[in-house]
Amino acid sequence: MTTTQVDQRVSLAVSTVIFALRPDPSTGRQTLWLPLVRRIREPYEGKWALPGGPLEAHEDLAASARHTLERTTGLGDSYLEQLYSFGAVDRSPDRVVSIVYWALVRPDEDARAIDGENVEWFVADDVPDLAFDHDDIVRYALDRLRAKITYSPIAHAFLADEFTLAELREVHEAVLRKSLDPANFRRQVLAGRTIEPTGTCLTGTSHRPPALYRAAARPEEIAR
Amino acid sequence: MTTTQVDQRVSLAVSTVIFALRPDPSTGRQTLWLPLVRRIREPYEGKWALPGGPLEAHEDLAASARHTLERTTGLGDSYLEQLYSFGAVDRSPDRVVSIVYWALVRPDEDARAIDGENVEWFVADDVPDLAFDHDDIVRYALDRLRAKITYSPIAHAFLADEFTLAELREVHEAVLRKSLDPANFRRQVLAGRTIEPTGTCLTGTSHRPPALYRAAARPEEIAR
DNA sequence: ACAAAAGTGTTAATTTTACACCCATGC
DNA sequence: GCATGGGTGTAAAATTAACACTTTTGT
Repeated sequence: MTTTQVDQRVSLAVSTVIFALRPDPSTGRQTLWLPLVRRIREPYEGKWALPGGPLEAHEDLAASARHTLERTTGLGDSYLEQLYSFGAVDRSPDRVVSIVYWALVRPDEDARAIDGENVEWFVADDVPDLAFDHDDIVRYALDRLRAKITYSPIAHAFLADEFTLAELREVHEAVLRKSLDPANFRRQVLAGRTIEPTGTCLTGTSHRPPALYRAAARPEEIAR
Repeated sequence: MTTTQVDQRVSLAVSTVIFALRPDPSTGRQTLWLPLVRRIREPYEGKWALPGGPLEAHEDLAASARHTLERTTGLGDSYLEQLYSFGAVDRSPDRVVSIVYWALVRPDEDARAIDGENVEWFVADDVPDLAFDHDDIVRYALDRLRAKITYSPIAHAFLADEFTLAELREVHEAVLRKSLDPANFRRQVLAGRTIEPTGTCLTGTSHRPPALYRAAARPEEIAR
């Protein structure tokens, strides 16, 4: 990220698309947001870019993504998954290959988020013109997230340990930007065996208390 | 691949899992094979490893994978797709991050393959103990290929420009290691609109001549 | 004529979708 | 009681799966 290559070396950076669900300012409904960092040096000085940094020799790829998450939002405990690696020769004036992760931030974590230097959050589907090929990366991340949520239990990553089916459905609706039939959603999710009831209900609602669930024991983590 | 790191730099390699379909020596049915390269220096001297090499400053990631394909098999024109990047600190004595591609080789290409130095082909489900974390990588590639063939038209990549539905089905059967109902397979594939008839038939068979198909115009390439 | 694979038809089983309706709580 | 979502039931529609049967070639 800070590299100015003199010789013919390729340098390696890890960037992270940090997704959190927050209300849309216009509709008020939940949508995907992500934090960007304003560049304070060339190239693309003044433009917004994905948070990231060079891979340090002593850290794993996911650890690097986690450090970026911490530096950008102050948060530590979020779901991380490798997305893709971008390495076109002309994607940057110097030669940088970026390995991109996404982080899915839970609301309880998100509430504690503290923006780092030059950090600002944007609605994910409405980001400004970004530095490098980061527009492509954000688009790709959104496509992949929307595809993956339909066949994988990643939606849990946007929720606290215990949650109601309505909350889980709201995550799906926010990511997919369409409403889902509550009755059918319930049956499909339960048939998938990815969640299990805690045995308790959420009280204090102005209606029938919904049952609480947690992620099932063996999530059987399958990368896309 | 040849790197001996003095300082704390991370080096970057691109490896390629080259898949081709060839007859299983015991059953005679088509299965997945891949070429491995015997290491001629430490670490893991004498062990088999995936073909690959350091990323050169002037080449894109896919171009590097293509060079490896050429160096290993003499072949040029095959479907390439990025699989995953492996970067655990302890995966190698020096610090190497490997971006792994797969190449799917068509039979007409495979027939022209010429093995490079220290190259030998193995049945993909029965490879020997490999160097580094390459066992994990091969397992991961097999899992991903078997998952992806069920929802994506990658099977075409194992066939020449024109092919019969039986040939396409044989690719699926070889990859998934189970037989599929010809009638239902036909309907599912045709409903998917991923192939279109050429209008001609294959002659010279000892039975009714099957229609020939080609990949449909817009494959709408969606990376998993 | 016969074998062998191409290709079509048909039906049962399963999954998806749409929507009606009862349940449990706060006010 | 009434409003509000939670949760269940049910039937039509669409998809998948199993398998019988007809077609077209080479021998």
